[in-house]
Amino acid sequence: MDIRALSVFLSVSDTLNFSRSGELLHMSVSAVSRTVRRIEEELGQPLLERDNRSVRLTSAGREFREYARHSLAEWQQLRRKLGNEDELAGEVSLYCSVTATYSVLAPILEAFRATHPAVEINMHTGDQADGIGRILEGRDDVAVSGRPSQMPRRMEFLPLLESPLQFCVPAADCAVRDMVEAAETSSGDIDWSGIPFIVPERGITKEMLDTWFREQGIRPRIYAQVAGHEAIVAMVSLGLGVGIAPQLVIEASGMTSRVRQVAVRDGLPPLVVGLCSLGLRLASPLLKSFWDVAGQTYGSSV
Amino acid sequence: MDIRALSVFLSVSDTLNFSRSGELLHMSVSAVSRTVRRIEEELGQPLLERDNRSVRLTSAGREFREYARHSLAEWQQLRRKLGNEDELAGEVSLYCSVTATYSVLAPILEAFRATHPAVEINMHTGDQADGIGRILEGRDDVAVSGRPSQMPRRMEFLPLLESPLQFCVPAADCAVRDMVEAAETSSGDIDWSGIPFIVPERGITKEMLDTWFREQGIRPRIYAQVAGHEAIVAMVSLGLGVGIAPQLVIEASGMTSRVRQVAVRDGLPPLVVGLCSLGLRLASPLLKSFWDVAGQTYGSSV
DNA sequence: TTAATTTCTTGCGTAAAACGCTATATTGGT
DNA sequence: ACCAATATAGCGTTTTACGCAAGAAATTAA
Repeated sequence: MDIRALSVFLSVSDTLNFSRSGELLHMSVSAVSRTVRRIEEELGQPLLERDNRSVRLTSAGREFREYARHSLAEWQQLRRKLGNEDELAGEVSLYCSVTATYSVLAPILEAFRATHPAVEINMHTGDQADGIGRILEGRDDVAVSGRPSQMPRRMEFLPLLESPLQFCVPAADCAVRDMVEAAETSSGDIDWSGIPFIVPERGITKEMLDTWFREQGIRPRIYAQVAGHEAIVAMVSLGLGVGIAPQLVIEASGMTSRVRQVAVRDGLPPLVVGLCSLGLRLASPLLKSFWDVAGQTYGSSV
Repeated sequence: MDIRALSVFLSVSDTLNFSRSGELLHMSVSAVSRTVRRIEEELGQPLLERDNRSVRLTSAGREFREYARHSLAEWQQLRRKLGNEDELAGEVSLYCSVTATYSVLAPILEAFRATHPAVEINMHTGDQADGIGRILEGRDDVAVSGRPSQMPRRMEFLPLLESPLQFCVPAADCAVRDMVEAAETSSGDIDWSGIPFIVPERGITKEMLDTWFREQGIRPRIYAQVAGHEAIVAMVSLGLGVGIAPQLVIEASGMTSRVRQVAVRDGLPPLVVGLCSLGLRLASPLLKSFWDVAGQTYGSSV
């Protein structure tokens, strides 16, 4: 049973004249006749009573006419619903840290919504270290992440901005701060060896920090391993240790008065923050569009 | 848009695997792929996001899935309303030899399909000797088989036709034919003792032949034991030995000019060919109906 | 790291389905 | 009695859908 057959039948049920319906439908009379005949065979009973001059609907035919009208109407409604080809609709599933929601994504989302009002954004938040994993698992379409040192082959990365990775120490008078001050050498460097560190549990920034420790020959005294830069900043502000976090996280945390960012000679390279997604997912017009808007929003100058 | 395309799409939306849906729908993977592609072209947008290993529904796809479910439900409701409620649907699983497919089953299937268009036939082919085993194991609903000498108690057998079991020898001039001719006695009998035999490996015809050898006091020189009468006929035609096969297999084999059927005094009784099924399975209205149609088709005069 | 496997797409040739043309039969109007 | 209108069915052609096979890509196994 197909839509065209329904249309043919509806026409015949209106005109009660195969020839007339053939004209209206731009089909031969025999084609109209056979189309209706096929419907009858599929249903197993006649829909029309015919002789060589006239046609009448049977009761089954009247029943079928109602069905055909309704079915066509639903088909047309579906077409209208799906049919705004030039207006992308659908969903984009995003993953990022709470901070990145407003510090990285907000301008992108503002621009995107202006041009794609029909798109629905599904936002999931958590440790930005999990973003790449979620993309690879197909749980989200796009994640905000630091650029990994080794990019999985099927992943695309759109760099948006750089954020310095800052060492931060408690601003308040506390044991940890005293230790940091005591560890400062005359040249301004800090001997970090004995100072309790609060480090990222996983992710790009953990790898960057591990690399830095190795390069500097520092064997840190790790006090805690924590998921999420925001939590690191919070713990440092409480005087529990020192840590690192992207500057944009520190600034967004509302704790800039409670942690002091420390400039370190030969410090960590800046974190390149951007969007990641599966290359294949970007074949989707919707995601491609989102990607493009993000690139345009930040200018892709990184 | 038609009902079958909707069904194909619904299956794919369930399995998210074209290969799996192809299996379930008894279609090739490429046909499934193309059917979905045609729907997408008709709607003007993708319903699935695909890569070479996986498939996901787009939001349009989810929308379409709802439409398809609803549309199919309405079609089925219409069917019920118009009185095909008592029309049996479902599947019948058949087992038979290749030859029996067209020589025994074809008229049954033609008649059955005319009256039961909604029933789906699953046909498995192989050595007819395996039919009864498969029925007893529950792997198939109905098998075409020779009538066994001892019927398992839970089995039913519907005799359809008799086919003479023919001795056949190579028609071409070859060593085996020379042996047969040399073995003919003045009264027309053949001393089979020294002639290489190609015998059925198993099944009713093997039992019938074994019984016959015993009754005739013949100790045959068995050259090969072969699964399937078709293969026996093929080997005889190649001059590898003599054999037996139901006449309908010989005639269907396309090798009637290459094997000679030999009339033998006190030869084998004819093979009663029919359907077998578990008695309990015949409680199913569907199988009962199939059984009845088979009986009517062949007139059950055997 | 390489090979094997799985999955989906597409070209190609074939089969099936749908079509238009034409002939036919029937009925009603003139 | 003749003509026109109507629907059906045979026939040949066109269109559509199919399975097979090859290919590409991703994942898994060795």
